[in-house]
Amino acid sequence: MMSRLTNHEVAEMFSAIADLMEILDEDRFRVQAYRRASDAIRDLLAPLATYRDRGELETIPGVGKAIARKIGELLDTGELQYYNRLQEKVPPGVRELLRVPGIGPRTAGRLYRELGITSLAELKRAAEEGRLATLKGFGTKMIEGILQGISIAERQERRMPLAQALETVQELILALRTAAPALHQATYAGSLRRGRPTVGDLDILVAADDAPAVVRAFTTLPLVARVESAGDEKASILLHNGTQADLIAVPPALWGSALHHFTGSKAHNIRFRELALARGLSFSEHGFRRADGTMLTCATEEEVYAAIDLPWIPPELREDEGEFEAARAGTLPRLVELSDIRADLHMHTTWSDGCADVRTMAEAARARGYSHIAITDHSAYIGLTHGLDAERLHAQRREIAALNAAYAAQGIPFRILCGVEVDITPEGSLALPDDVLAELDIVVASAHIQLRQSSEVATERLLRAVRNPHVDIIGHPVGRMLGSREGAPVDIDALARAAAEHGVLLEVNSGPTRLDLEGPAVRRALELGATIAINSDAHHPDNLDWIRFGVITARRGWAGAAQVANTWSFEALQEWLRRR
DNA sequence: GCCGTTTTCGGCCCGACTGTTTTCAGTCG
Repeated sequence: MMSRLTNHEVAEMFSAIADLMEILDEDRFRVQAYRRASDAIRDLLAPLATYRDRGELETIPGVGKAIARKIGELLDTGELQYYNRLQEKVPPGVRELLRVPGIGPRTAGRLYRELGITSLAELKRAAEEGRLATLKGFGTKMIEGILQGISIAERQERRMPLAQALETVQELILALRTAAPALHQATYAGSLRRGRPTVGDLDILVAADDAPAVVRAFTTLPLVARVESAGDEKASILLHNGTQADLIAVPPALWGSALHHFTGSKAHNIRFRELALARGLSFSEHGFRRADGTMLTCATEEEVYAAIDLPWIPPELREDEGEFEAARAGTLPRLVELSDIRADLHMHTTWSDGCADVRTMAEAARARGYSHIAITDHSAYIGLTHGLDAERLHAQRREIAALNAAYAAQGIPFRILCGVEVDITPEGSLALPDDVLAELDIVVASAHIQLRQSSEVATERLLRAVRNPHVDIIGHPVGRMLGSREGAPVDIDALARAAAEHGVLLEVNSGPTRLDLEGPAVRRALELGATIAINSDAHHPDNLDWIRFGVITARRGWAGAAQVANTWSFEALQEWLRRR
């Protein structure tokens, strides 16, 4: 039987294998190998079947002969004998125990072997009935910790969107600055600094002369619900909403090495330390230890990279996905920055489902220093509120023309493009006729309904839109909603090639729950010659600030300013649109 | 199990914090 396993499901299975092997106390390097392969597979853009068909499975980093063979077995049969045998030795529920903070593979293995525990519920009962105390090494504190950990695991903590994490962490840092004024520096690190679409916990780094005092101030903030752990330089706490936040306090002289260490990613750090070791330097958050035992400390990240003769690498690129090679070759891109953005090409007004009128949105954009915007209200289409038909589009166009005339009369260099966000039907046609689209300055085409299509159908749907000569931008191409909806399984390579050929821009939608396209897809699209547009999709003037999240996402895709249409002048954009 | 700017064999990143220990293993990031 041919299986329809997704990359994510295969990655999950290898991750489970690693967990089960670890519970069985098998060789930790073999465990690590399965983890690495799992991570690599999870980040792939193309389906594993494509790699297999091209005989390229072993080009995936971390995948060698043995794992390639297992992937093949999974794709062919939907099953993996090796995994089945592991499951016979360890019931799947035992793996659930790993979700409890403080319980790792060794402990989970003992709980199963010595008490026969195979689920969170059984673990809870055993703790309450006092059976855990019969195990050697299980004191009262340990059991108390496990009981608290179970309730955390049961609450099924969710990853937080980037936008919410940034807001929370800034609040925390402000509170800490107030409570512990003697801070030299304070910032966030971890996956948040790398700009991941969602983050699991918050990492805060501070530089201070009296680290223990800062840690004490942190653990006693009113925002703190519970202290998980606290030492002289580190602490881990839970906020009232269940979010975990970790603090690291270091002397100012160690700021650079500590910031690098706690920014990650894990893969980037491991690779970095290997490169350092090759030069006889052992690297940690405290700096470089030379062979003779002396230390080289770094107050900045630039010094950290310079120690192994590399230029500073932007946090968004730190995934060990080629950034070391690019840094060594001197080909790191100058990434797009928020200050490069001159325009927002996708926003809504009260003409459809927005909160503000055209003038208010325009003024909000002007206040952000933009030179031009596109008003792109929804087209009339089933289920969409107040969509515009040809007649209302004409009326809106007159309003926008009047506004542009008024700006011109006042000598204000600001232009409003008249556009639309037209729906792409499930078959790939557009919800407005071509002659209507032809009259507009700019057309965003987006799919909103029936996103659960096969890869072939979903891709062809977008390709048809790309081939329409009036379409300028494909809006939120895969249509994912973080935490609630997977995106459509669009073939990014095919979309990017077509977009490059037809001069259609691919959107990085900045909505905090979209971030679509996301980083790796942006990178692939740019490699294939496509150009992107970073848009807010604002429905409220304040939403224009979302563009910040889109910029971060584009940076994760290695985007330089020139590859982002929003950084172009009005004239340059006009030229691009004319040439289409 | 993977991998090669010393290696196709012999390595595989580093340290803080905790609990229960009388010196350390397990967990975590």
